[in-house]
Amino acid sequence: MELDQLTECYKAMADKTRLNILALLRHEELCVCELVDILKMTQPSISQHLRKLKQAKLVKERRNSQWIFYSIDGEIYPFIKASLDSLPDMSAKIEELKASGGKVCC
Amino acid sequence: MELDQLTECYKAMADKTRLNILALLRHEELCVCELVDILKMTQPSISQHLRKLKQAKLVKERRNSQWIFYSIDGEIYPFIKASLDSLPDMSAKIEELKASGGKVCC
DNA sequence: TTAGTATATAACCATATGTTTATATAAAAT
DNA sequence: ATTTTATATAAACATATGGTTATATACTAA
Repeated sequence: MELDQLTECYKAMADKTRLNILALLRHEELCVCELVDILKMTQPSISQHLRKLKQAKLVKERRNSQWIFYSIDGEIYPFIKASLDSLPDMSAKIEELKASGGKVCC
Repeated sequence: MELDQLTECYKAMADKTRLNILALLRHEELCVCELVDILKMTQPSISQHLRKLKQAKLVKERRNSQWIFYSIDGEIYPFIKASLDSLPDMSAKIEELKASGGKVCC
């Protein structure tokens, strides 16, 4: 692959918050406010991290009324599956979100 | 894997020069001055990039008299093979080095 | 032991990055 | 229409990062 594209990809992954986001999205698509809830960070911060991931083509978005759901993309990277598989399991965090009623239903 | 270790790994890969170094080392081990030669960058700059890669456990070093040879490590990362396989082929650069007599022989 | 070669480290500086606060946009609900 | 909710963007600031120059260390050769 092109070094510039690869550099952008690894730059996008070179942040703990963004790896957390990818680890979460690996389980299911989530909207911004759900990620804010789980990661306990401000909404603008999460939005800007998502923008970087989107620019690197690691995630894609889908609008559903007032929510925008983000999910894993990364199909342009041959190594993406192996990389994502090494991320820690975050299902507990998602269960917590659901248990606390924080899950957006749609 | 641990998120902190993964973050360090992706930070180490999040730079074009370091990806270049990894792409070169994928072919064969090289010493600092050979990398300086090929990448046309200053020696301290190359050394500092190598330090980052070493700290992230992506490369290892081997001393042979006055030279220090660097080679790919990365065995702690399950995804490393797939990642390295996506790097561009740099064999031409290494051929150039050999043709110009810049290769250290030992 | 001294000079030369290879590499590492340190100090400095300019640019990039991540977070915060404030504001803008877009859709929904009233 | 106006308010509320969800998200994005912008400006400001502190910290991180990468490059350069200067210097230190380690090994070799004379």
